[in-house]
Amino acid sequence: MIDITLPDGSVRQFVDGATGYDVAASISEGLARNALGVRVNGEVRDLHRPIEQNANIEILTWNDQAGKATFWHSSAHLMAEALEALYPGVKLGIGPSIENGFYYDVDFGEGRSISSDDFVNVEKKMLELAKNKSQYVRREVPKAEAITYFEEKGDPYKLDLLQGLEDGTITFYTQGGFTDLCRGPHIPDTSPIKAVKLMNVAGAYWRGDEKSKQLTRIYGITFPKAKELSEYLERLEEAKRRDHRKLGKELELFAFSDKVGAGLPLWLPKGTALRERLEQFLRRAQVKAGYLPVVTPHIGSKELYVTSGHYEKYGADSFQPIKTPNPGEEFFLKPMNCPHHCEIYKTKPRSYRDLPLRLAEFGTVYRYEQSGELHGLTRVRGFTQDDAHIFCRPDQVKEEFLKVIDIVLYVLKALDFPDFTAQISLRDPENKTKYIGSDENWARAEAAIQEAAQEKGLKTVTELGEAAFYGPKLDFMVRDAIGRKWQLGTIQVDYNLPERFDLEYVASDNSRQRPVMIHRAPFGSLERFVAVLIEHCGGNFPLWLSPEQFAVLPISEKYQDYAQQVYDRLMQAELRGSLDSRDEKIGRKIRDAEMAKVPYMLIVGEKEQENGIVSVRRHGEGDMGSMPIDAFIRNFQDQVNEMTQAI
RNA sequence: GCCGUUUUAGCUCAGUGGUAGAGCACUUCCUUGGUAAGGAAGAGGUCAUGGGUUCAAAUCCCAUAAAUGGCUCCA
Repeated sequence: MIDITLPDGSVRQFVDGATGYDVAASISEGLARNALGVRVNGEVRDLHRPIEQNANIEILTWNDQAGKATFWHSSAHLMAEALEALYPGVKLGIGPSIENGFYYDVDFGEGRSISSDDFVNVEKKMLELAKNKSQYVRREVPKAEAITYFEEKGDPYKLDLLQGLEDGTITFYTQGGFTDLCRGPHIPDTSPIKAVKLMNVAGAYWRGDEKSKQLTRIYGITFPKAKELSEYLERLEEAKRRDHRKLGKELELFAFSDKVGAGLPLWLPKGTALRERLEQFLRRAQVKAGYLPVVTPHIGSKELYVTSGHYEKYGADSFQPIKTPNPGEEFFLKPMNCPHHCEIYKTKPRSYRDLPLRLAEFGTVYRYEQSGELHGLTRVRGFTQDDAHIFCRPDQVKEEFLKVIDIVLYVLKALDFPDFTAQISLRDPENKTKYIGSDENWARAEAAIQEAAQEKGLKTVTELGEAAFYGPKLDFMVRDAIGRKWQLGTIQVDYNLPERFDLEYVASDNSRQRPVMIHRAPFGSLERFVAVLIEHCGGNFPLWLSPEQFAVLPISEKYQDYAQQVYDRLMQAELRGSLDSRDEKIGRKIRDAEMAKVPYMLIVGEKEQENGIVSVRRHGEGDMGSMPIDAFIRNFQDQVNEMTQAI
């Protein structure tokens, strides 16, 4: 008999050789029916593989990430079987599960290919095969036999993979008429695969090596229920609708021009209104938190970057130096603001009493991203960081972290990102030599970050070995309205630059000490943040940020003068908006304003003019009734104040 | 950077080896209206750029540029 420990801690006894299925069946019939695999002492295995000894067991279903991965990996095999049936002689590479679905790398042979038009046939074949309820059968195979099998089959990629495998560890999985070299695990049989969708094809090199042959990678996803597939596709559609590149164009926020250059965004008037509002918002919060705004140039001399160490790092793969008529003189576009700020620190002797010194700048930097890396506003070649550098004493690190966390939390609250986690990146304790800075300072800073995060009650994950060579960091990851994760704000400790720039302060005992530098950017960059914000709110920005907060819509030309008065009054009150004086019917003006996602539409006609009121319509909600202009303004300002109130 | 796909009017997109198309937007006129599209007329394009094939290229071929999906998630 063996003892099986379940996740709730209870222990049950089973006969030797019992399987995960037996365990599931002993719990409930439903669980046995839905089980896809089993985790045995942390290792995911086939449900029907015998368990040899006492173990901790967790039954995996569709609700577990590991269960999904097993399901999708098995689906990749099913797709391979379908491809072999439809394209005889196709050569198979690898076919793993991925975050959403699976892929298989295949070689169709000379002159043959697949396009998305062929997907329907493959999907049909997969569903047909799945209905056979073929079992996924695991078999341990001696290496020699495995080699013979694939030599006969003529599959060079599998043979290549076998090269790297130890005899005795090789397993085959067979379902229906298809056998694959595979470590597993797999679901019991093909029948749960009820819905199939092939997503796209892409080229991929064998083993990711550019010099190897290019294979065709086919991506797909499967589900146990047709409804789940349609929900998944609906989510993809929703993401497409919210795509910041599409909304940015439709709402006239930003644009790109080939003449200006790839990855260099042009901020249009409405996008600029949004961006300046964000800047202003953070600027105010920072002034309250004791930051000192500074401004530095967009370029710096070669010497600056030799000192900072960026010169070595940003070589031939980056923007090239700017030359001057003066031989030998070279300038670089700044890839970050830190070196300039270090030079500001050095403009005069600093006392321990001056610290912390917090220098803030919305600094525009330029980095030459590879052309394939560019993506809308999230990955660009010129962008503006909401940067600041805090120069402080080692004993002040924790307090400064607490204060920065406050700012980040303020930003996340005002912009309605309730769901976020903080990632603490520490040194690799096994390999302390690759980091710069004293052991004592590292220990102190790491403790400071952890304590600060804990005191603020942040939901944290700690990653060892993820710290930069120059210091530990804290990154904020947010989850947006449709469940996607983004990395935004970052706080990093830096021991490197103070060293390189030989920064000092005079301590109370008149000794010279090295300050610690903290880099921090609550938004990350304005470009990236705006992109995430657009997708988060689907273009319906919080009222205080909206580039166009209201539109005055006169019913006809007769009320043009009154409409103008209303508009002027709102502009005086520092609301942003427009007056639609086109010769169109009111229905049309409302439709256009709704499409432009304008939060408030103010309709004015005969009765509004007579009574000095406005009829208010809220975007997406409809008619809110009428009220005096000043009442509307008060109401509006109350809403804005509530949203941007300090926490 | 590498591989695939794409590039036609301001936008979204049809189209074909033989005179360039639609809807929306824009301009003008009619219409003066009450909570998501009133009507008519008009203007607008070297079909991304540069080469080549052809009697003829926006269409076929090559190169370049940009956009886009991949190139990491190990049988």
